Amino acid sequence: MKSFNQKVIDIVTTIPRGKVMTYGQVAARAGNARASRAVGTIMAKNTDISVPCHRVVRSDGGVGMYNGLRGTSKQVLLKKEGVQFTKRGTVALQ
DNA sequence: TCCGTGACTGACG
DNA sequence: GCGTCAGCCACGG
Repeated sequence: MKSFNQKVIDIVTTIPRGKVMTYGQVAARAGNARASRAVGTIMAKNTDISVPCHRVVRSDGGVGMYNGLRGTSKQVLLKKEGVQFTKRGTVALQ
């Protein structure tokens, strides 16, 4: 049985290019819809570069934080992958 | 086992 | 629309 941590990593790694998921969605898919906070904690501690954590955004579409950096680089990266953004600068959730 | 921490979320005022 | 509060959960010491 994979630990919650491992599930989260696996799920995030599975997110296709040009697509994004919210922390809540990842948490739900990992087994606990309310563990969104735990997901954030795991991502923050995780250092595996093969995990496209920049594809994980907040439920309100905000990019949240990315390895200590606030938004910007994460947002640009997502745009390059084809993710749709609103004029307000938030991610257009599917 | 208990406690502190945090890349979150939804509800209120 | 924005700031604050409290609940939520996994992890490490």
